[in-house]
Amino acid sequence: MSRPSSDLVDPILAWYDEHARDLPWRGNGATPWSVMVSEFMLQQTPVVRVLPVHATWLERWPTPAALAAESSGEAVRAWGRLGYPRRALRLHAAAVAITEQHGGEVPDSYDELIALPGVGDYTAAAIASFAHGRRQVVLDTNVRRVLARAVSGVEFPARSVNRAERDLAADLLPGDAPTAATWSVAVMELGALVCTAARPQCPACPVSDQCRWQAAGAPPYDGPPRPVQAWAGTDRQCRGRILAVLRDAPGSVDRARLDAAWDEPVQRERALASLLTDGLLVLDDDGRYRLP
DNA sequence: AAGGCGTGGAA
DNA sequence: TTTCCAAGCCT
Repeated sequence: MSRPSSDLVDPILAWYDEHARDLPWRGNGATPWSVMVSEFMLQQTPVVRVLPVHATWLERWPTPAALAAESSGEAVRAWGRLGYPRRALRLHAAAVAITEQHGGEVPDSYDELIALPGVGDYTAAAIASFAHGRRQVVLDTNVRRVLARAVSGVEFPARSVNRAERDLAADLLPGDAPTAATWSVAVMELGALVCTAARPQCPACPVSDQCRWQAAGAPPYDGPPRPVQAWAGTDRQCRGRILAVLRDAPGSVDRARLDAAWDEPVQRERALASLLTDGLLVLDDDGRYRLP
C-alpha cells in the first residue's frame, strides 16, 4: 500500500532542523509544566506576545503546585493582556487538579490530559507529544492548513476537523514516538513561518514542488465564508475594559470605578454579570469587586 | 454545532 | 481606517 503523501515528512523534518525557532518551551531545559503553560498561552495568541509572560509565569510558579497554592485571581492578574483570561482560570484549575490528583506531575497520557480544565484535543495531544514524547496526532490550525494545501490542494481547511483529515494526519505520523513528536512540531513551525494563512512564502517551502495547492495554481478559498469577529462595542470589549480595571488595582474596587470603564449601562451590567458567572470577578459582602 | 470569548500587530 | 489574524476551548 503506497502512501503518496509520505514524501512530505523527510523534507519538512530537514527544514525544521535548520529553521526551528529557539523557543523556551522547546528543548532540553523545558519541563512538562513549561510546555503546558506555553500551550495554554498559545491558544489563539501569537508567540511574540506569549514569550515575556511565559518567562515571568515560570519564574514565579515553577511547578503546578506553586500555582495551585495561590488564588486564581493572581493567575488572572499575571495573565496580563494575553487575552481570553478564562484560560488563566482554567490553567489554575488544571494546576490544582494536577496537584491533588496526579502527585504534582503533569500527566503524560492523552486521556488524563484532556480531562483537565482548558485542555481540549489539540492541547492534550501537544502536551503528550511535546512534553512527554508520546506518539500522538497533533492537529492544530497550522498543521491543518499545511495538509489542506500540500495534500488536499485547497487554501484553507474546513472550520472543524473531519474524519478524512484526521485519518490523513494519522497516516502521515511517523511510527516511532520521538520522530512523531518532532514531525508534529515541524509541520506546525512550517505553517507558522512559511505556509502562513496570508501571503505564504512558497519559494521558501521545502515541499512546494509536491504541493497540490501550488500545482493547481494556488486557487483562492471558495468554501463557506469564515466568520469574522466584531470587536468595537461588543460584550468582549466591555468585559476586557472591566477586567483591566481589576487587574491594575491592588485590591478591591468600588462599583463607581467599574461603571467608569464603560458608558452603556445595560451592556455594562450584562458584562459584569457574565464575569461573575465565569468566576473572573467576585462581589464581596461590602459591595466591592475584586479578582477571585 | 455555531457562536462567544481578548488583545494588539500587520498590511 | 478597517480588516484579518494568532499553537482553541466550551457550551
